[in-house]
Amino acid sequence: MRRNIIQKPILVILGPTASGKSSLAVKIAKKFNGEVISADSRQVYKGMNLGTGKITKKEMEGIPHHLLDVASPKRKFTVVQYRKLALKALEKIFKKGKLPIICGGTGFYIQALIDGITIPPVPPDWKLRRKLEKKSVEELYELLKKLDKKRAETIEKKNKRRLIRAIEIVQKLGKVPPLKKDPLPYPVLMLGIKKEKKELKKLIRKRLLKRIRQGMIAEVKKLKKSGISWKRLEEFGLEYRWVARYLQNKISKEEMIEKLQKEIENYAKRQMVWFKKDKRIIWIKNQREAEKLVRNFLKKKES
RNA sequence: GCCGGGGUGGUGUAGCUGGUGCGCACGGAACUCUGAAAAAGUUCAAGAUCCGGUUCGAUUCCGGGCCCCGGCA
Repeated sequence: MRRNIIQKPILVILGPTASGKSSLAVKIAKKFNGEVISADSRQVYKGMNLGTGKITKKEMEGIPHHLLDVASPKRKFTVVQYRKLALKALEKIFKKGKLPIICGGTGFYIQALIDGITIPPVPPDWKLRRKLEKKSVEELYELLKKLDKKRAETIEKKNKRRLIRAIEIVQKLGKVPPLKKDPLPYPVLMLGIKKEKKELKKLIRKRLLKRIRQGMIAEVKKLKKSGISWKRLEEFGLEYRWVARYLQNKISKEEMIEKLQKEIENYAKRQMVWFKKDKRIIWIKNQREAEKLVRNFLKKKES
């Protein structure tokens, strides 16, 4: 049996928002017989298109895309669901003998998928969370210390959300299990799109203005009409948060644009913090570099 | 025009009695990451007193200027 069949190479294309991941992924997919698996925590939702910078049908140029529009914005989608669905998509693509291209900006999702962090099998208990939410961080920390001393040692003492999650797990399992990883048994090539700060800011601005022209505000209005609360829109962050505030007359349109620009820039920065840690990522400047690396990667696997 | 309130960093603000005012938020930098990850959280740096006077010392007292807000005319 030829080794490349067993080996099942995977390509990851990541980078900050507005860096041009989607279009690069399509180009690579066309050249190397690939299909795209999106890794974006907002593009999974139906009806959230312009605000998330989701690729359009036309831009896909016939390349199949997975993990887009797989959830209703009314319900919360989580990493665990992402991982499950993405793994399925991965197998499907392998079965066709094609190259899976994981493309997106949500570092946590990418990590969950390729490194397989094993998340304790305790689904969110919103009732419990609401109850715990009323306590102070100090109280929560003391509570966790009593329940699971070990986890209390390593947790961030002031992070309420994490404390609550830890307690939630303890209540179901008795303790927080140690962190385990279950990485994919396939070779992975990770490419990151590198952009100068200044250039990225420009790209963000250009894209932001374009999306507003294309009807981003109407999109948010439509979501509201379909029953998504202001609170939920606020939760989605960035575009949805600020457009919602604008629609509620809390801020002017100019303010909305300026705030959004800043927030998106900050978001891009946070994404980079996440990516920087991963030393496997090869940072590239353009399509040509990407193609060369992919070609070498695939060749190696066959020899 | 008069009365009252206020003017503090790149921006918005907090500050008791005159004692070396530098807090909070935004913005800047770095970072963390176990079912919300565009989430949540942490750390760091820098940065201001309208002009003059009184005083050993003024954000705080006095005088002057300009500006803003509210009320009256």
